[in-house]
Amino acid sequence: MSRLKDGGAPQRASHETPDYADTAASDVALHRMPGHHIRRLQQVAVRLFCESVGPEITPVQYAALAAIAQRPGVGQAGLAALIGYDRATIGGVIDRLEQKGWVARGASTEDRRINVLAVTDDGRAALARATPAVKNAQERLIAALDADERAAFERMCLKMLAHHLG
Amino acid sequence: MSRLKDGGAPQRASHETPDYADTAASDVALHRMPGHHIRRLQQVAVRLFCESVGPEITPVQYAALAAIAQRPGVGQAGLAALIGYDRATIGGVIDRLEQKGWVARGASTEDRRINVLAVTDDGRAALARATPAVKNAQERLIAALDADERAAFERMCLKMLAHHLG
DNA sequence: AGAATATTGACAGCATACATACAAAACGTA
DNA sequence: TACGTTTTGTATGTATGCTGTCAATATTCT
Repeated sequence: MSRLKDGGAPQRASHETPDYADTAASDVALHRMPGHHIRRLQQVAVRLFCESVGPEITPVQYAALAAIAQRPGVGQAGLAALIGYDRATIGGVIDRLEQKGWVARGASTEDRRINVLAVTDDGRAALARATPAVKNAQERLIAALDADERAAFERMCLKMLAHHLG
Repeated sequence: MSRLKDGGAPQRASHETPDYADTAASDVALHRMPGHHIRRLQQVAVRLFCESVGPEITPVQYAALAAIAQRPGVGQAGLAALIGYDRATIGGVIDRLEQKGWVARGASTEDRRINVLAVTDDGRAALARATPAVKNAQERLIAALDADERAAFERMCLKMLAHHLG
């Protein structure tokens, strides 16, 4: 599920002529691209989650389980919109949650297209069991930032998300 | 490759008793978790990339191509460490770049385990073709932030990454 | 009502990601 | 030099993520 492995050092510092001479490919500096930073942070976040929580539940499964617990009766498409996942992806996630006995699919009496989702007692137990570790992982993720920076980081994330998803 | 689809509105605001009453599952607020924000930003970044660049090349393939162009002769493991990917994943990425004729695998004379990687002329052309669109996507990603915020955001990202990746 | 349209979930297919295990090759040390 | 350890690329299996398509069902418009 994780286990860290990636992280290692760039293993290379010499190379007096760093290829930066030629122009075309040289200014393709990944290290300056915010998208690159975000991707690596996402990797770190997943790794911390798996370290803290263990192999019992994945980040996506946790998000789905928590969302269903808060909005019992939601359908798969509604759930996908709620936590920002793809409708096609959610199907498989729910499959696995159902196999574990944590989520139950039911038929809606109002709309026969909808799979009404609900968390089982076992699911609630798993959620309660995992939540402290999840919070710990979140805490460790931003451990390097002080209180002001944490607030600023969250504010900027929300600002960007509102700009793009709003 | 993308096409935006996710983003949509949460489509639900009523529900007078928001289930927030019970405690166990209620304080599982995804919207307050930095990991959640980062994941959604990563989704946005990928979507913007695909919109700007088109289906010809994926974000991972672009990163790999750019890294090989800057460090010709690197092996797959070195490339993985360079851009923060898994060794097992890189194999498939290189497979697809090789199929497109953008990257060539060669045998190393020094270490017979290593697949020496190099960008072909077609690969260099593809890289040059994609790069302006990639930069545009990066620009759009942080469009909601002013100059100060952009600098602060990059600084905090690097601070967290340095903390976790050493 | 009837037709055009939209939504929901299932499915197929492609491209990441990562753990694990393996064989070949290189490296370190006794 | 022989041997144990590491490293490299590959293969397998699981889990995301997304596109595109499809059938069934709702909704809306005429």
